[in-house]
Amino acid sequence: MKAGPDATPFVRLFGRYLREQGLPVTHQREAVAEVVFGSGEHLSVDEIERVLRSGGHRIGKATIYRALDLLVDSKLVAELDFGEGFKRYEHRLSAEPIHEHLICLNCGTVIEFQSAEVHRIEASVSAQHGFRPTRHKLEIYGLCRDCIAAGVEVTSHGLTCPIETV
Amino acid sequence: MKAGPDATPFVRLFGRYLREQGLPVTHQREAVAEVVFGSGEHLSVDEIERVLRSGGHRIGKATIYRALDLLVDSKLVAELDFGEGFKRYEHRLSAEPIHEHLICLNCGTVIEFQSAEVHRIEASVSAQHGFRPTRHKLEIYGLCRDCIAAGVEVTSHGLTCPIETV
DNA sequence: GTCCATGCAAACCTTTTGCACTATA
DNA sequence: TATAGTGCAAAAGGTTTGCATGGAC
Repeated sequence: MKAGPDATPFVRLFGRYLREQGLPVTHQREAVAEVVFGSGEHLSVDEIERVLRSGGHRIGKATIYRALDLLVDSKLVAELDFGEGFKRYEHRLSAEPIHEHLICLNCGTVIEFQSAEVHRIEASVSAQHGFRPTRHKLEIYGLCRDCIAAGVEVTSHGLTCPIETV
Repeated sequence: MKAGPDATPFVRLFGRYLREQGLPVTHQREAVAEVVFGSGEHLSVDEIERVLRSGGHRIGKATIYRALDLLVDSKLVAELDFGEGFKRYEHRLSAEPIHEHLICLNCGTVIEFQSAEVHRIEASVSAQHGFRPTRHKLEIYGLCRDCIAAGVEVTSHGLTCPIETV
């Protein structure tokens, strides 16, 4: 696990959110928050559980899921889905609050980037359709630099000749 | 189920793909392909099963999943994930082969759109990171025109005051 | 006749829920 | 002390797999 920013101020912020909602601030909730805020990664529930266990905590998965729901409600944490069959979570308190992802189909590495253009597209397309946008997700799938250098190829087995449309 | 384009030519195309791969062309595979090609919707496995049953077919879910794997391998069908907890499938043989989605958080309606800009972003960002892109996904979440007109609001319960970062 | 597909059920995996017990406030 | 949270295990929901049977070629 990579060293992250000091998580304590963010954990306090989460505590404040809980109090605002009239909910108890428990050790388990603080521990889950600390792991998520203390990591720069996109963490899965399994990874969060592993970090907690290695830190001496013994917190049930159900409690982790319930704490994550609250963190997402508080808007301090974002839920991500890269199509792996499970969700990942990341804190939203970094300098770049909204970002897009390049995802390597071979090694799973995720590279983050920002794009003002995407926001422009969001605004103009939404206007065209009478849509009121709240958030978006842009993911580009392919091969990362390292996998290209290692000679990895994305295997393709599609039809061998061009598609005749009707 | 909305009336779609004549699916037969596409089913034949799929049959050709199967023969190219040395795989049997079975009635079940053709039936699944016909449902997917015959619909303009993004179909879930349950919906596909329902259409098959109402058409007199009795095909097991496992077979549907296996047929869909082949359709995706053939590149004739795309797998979609709108974060609903299950996958959806759509044919890739329409006039607009690549498209993005506006997704209503209230009613689930999906509006499709195209954007040449997204392709430019894909190319330029990939170049910046030494990444070789194969595909992308842009999804904009929010409220559709009808839900706005119906007075629906996206409920937000985040922190009530601005986030103090450290 | 040889493979491979099918159907069914069981297994799997992530996530949710029920309930007795415990901690917060 | 009242209310809500926790842990465990069971349930749920979508998807995958094992295996005996049946169909494609």
